[in-house]
Amino acid sequence: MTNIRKVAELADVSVATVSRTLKTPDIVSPETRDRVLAAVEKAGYRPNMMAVQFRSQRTRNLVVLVPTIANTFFARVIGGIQEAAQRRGYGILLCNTLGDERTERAYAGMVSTRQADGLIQLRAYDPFTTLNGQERPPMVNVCEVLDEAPCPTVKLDNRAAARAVTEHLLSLGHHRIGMIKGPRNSPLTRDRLLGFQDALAAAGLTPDKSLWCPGDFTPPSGHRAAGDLLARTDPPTAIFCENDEMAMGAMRRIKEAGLRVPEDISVAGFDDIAFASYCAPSLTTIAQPAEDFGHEAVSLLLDIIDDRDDAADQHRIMPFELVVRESTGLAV
Amino acid sequence: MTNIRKVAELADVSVATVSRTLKTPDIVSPETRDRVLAAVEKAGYRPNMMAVQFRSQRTRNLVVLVPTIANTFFARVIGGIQEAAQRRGYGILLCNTLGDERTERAYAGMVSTRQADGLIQLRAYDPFTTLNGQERPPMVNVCEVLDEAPCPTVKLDNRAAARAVTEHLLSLGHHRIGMIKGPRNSPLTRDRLLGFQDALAAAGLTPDKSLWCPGDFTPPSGHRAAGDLLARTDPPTAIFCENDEMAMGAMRRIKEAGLRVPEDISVAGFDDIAFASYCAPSLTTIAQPAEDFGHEAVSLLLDIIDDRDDAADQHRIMPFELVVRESTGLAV
DNA sequence: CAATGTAATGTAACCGGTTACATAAACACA
DNA sequence: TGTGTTTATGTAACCGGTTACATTACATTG
Repeated sequence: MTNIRKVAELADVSVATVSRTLKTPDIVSPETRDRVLAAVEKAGYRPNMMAVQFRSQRTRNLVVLVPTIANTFFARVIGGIQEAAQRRGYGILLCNTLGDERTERAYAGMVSTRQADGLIQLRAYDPFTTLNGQERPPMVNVCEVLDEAPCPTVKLDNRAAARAVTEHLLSLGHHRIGMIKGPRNSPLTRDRLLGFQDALAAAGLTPDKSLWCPGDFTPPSGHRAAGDLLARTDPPTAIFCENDEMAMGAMRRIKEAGLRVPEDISVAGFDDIAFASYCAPSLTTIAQPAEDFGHEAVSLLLDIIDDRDDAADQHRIMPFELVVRESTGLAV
Repeated sequence: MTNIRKVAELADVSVATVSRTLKTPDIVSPETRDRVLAAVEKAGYRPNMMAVQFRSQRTRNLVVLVPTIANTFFARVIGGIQEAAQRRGYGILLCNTLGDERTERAYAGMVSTRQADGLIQLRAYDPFTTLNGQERPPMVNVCEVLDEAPCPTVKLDNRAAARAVTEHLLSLGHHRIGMIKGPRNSPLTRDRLLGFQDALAAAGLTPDKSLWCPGDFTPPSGHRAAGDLLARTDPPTAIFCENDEMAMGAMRRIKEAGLRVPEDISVAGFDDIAFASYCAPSLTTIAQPAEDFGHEAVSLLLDIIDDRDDAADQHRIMPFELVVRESTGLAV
C-alpha cells in the first residue's frame, strides 16, 4: 500500500508538504507542488480515507432505515436521498429493516459508534430511545413520522390528502366507501383514516367501521381485503386504499369477481407510483413529491450535523396533489 | 466522547486490559473483567468504530452499484444483498448510478480508498478499468454481466430463458412476434435477443427485424414501443418484452388502442416482479430468484475479500422459470 | 544594519483503538 | 530453594493521515 510517507520520500519533502499539496495547494510553492504531484502520480497514491475519516472524526456516510425497499414509493424516496447526499459529498448506508426494531437499533448504533454521521428513518420509530444520558445522534424522520418526534421531520399532510381523496369519491356520489388501511399503530394510517372521517363527517355521513379492512401496504393484502369487502351482502361502491400497491391488489380482486372498475366499483390509491398511470384502469391517487422528501431529509440532517442553530426543530410538510384517473367514476 | 482511556482510568487498569476484556474476555481474570465491564457501563462506552476500522484496515462495508433502484427487480436484488451482508456483519453503501460511468467510477473509488472492502456491480461495466498497475479491488458482477468479466459473476442464462418464452408463444400459434428490447449495448439484451432468434430458427421462421423496438426498461418506453408496433399495417400477434415494466406499459397501450390482451394480442414479460401477478391480465413472464442473486453476490465477494483461493474465477448461472399467466393466449 | 514580517517547509503530536513484547506474580516440579 | 512455565497485566509502537508549532530563508522597513 502506498502511503503519504512513500510519496514524501519520492518527492523528497515532508509528509506535511504532501498533505498540503493535496488539500491546500496554494500555500505550497509551485516547484514543490509539481514535484509532489509527480510523485503522487508515479506512486499511484490515493489517500486512505479511513485515516482521513478517523482523523477528522467524520465518515461522510448517512444511515438510511427503510421499512422495505420493495415498496416503490420508498424506492423513489431513497433515490432522492441518494442523489442529494451524493451532491453534498455523502454516501448512504442502506438498511432494509422490514420493520424490525432490533435491526433498526443495530444500524442506528453505527451512528453512535461513528461509522456514520447521521441517520434518516422512514418509519415512525425512534431507534435511539434506549440511549440514556448521552447526546442524541443526528437524525431526521421522514415519510412516516412520529407524533412527538425528537428530531426534525418531513411528511405529507396525510389527513388533508385523505380528505381530498374522500371528497372526490363523495362528489361522484359514493356514500358507502370501503377503506383498506395500512399497518395498525402507524401514525400515517391513523392520519389518513382521520382525513377520511373528516370528509364523511363534513358530508353529514356516519362512518361504517365494518367497511375498514386491515392491510400491510402489499398487493396481496389489498387483494385479500377487497375480497372481504366484496363478500359482503352490501359491498361498498368505492374503495379507498392507503397506498397504490394495495389498490392494485384490490383492483385485481374486483376483476376476478367479474366486476368492472370504475363502472361497478371505484378504487382510489395513494402515492402515485409509476405503475399507477400504467395499470388498467389507471389509478386515481395522491401524488407525493417522493424524491423531494429525500432531498429535504438530507438537507435537514446535514444542517444538524454541521450544527446550524435553527435546524433542530424543523418540521416540513410536503405538498400533495390529487390525481384523478380512470379508476374512479360515478356511483351506480 | 468517552474513549478507551477514560474507561481504563475508571477501572484502574491499562487500555490493553479494557480492549482485551471486550474482545477476548477469556484471557482476563474474572475480577478484572467485572471491574472493567462496570466501568464500560458507567461510562456508557462504545468503541469508536472508525478507529477499529482504521487499525484493522477493514470497514466491513460493501459498495453496491445499481443502475436504478426504481426498478422493482433490482430492488429485490438489493434486498437480497442487504440481507446477506447484514447476516455476515457487513453494511452496504448504495449508489443509484443511473448508468452514469463517472458516478460508478467515483463510488468504485471508495473501495480503492478503503471506505469499503468490496463492490457489487449490477450493470455490465467495469469501473476499475482505468486502474493501471494496481491490484484489482474485490468486485463481483451480478445480473447484467460483462462478457469477459475480470471478476466472479452471477447471472441468468438469459438466452435460454428468452428462448423458453418464445417457444411458449410459438406453441400458441404466434408467428409474428414483436420484441421490445432493453438498452442497446447491453449483453443482457443481446442474449435475450439471441434466445428469441434461437427459438424462431428452431421453428424454421426467419426473424423480421422491423418488429424489434428499442426500449429502456421503463413503462413509458414499453408504452411507446407498443404504439409503434400497433401502428403498423401488419402488427404482430404477440409481443415479447425484455422486462415486466415495459410489458405493463405495452399492455396499457394495447388497451388504449381498444384491443384486448390476450384475445387480440399476447404479451410476455421478464423478471416476474410483484405486480406481474396483480396486473390485469396477469403477466406471463420469466421468474428469477432475485434475492438469491444478492445472496450469491455477497457470498462470492466475501470469498474474495477473505481471499479464499478458488473464489476469483467463479461464474454462477441462476435458474429461471417460465410462469404462464393470463397475458398470453392462442394466436388469432 | 538590525529588527520585523512573510512565505515555505519540517517536526512531531494526535485521533482511538489493537497487539507484540515486556514484566511480574503465582505455581509446578526436581 | 532454584528453575521453568503459566497466567495476568502493563507499556508503547503502530495504523496514515492532519495540523499546531517550530524553523529557516529571504524580503521589507526604519
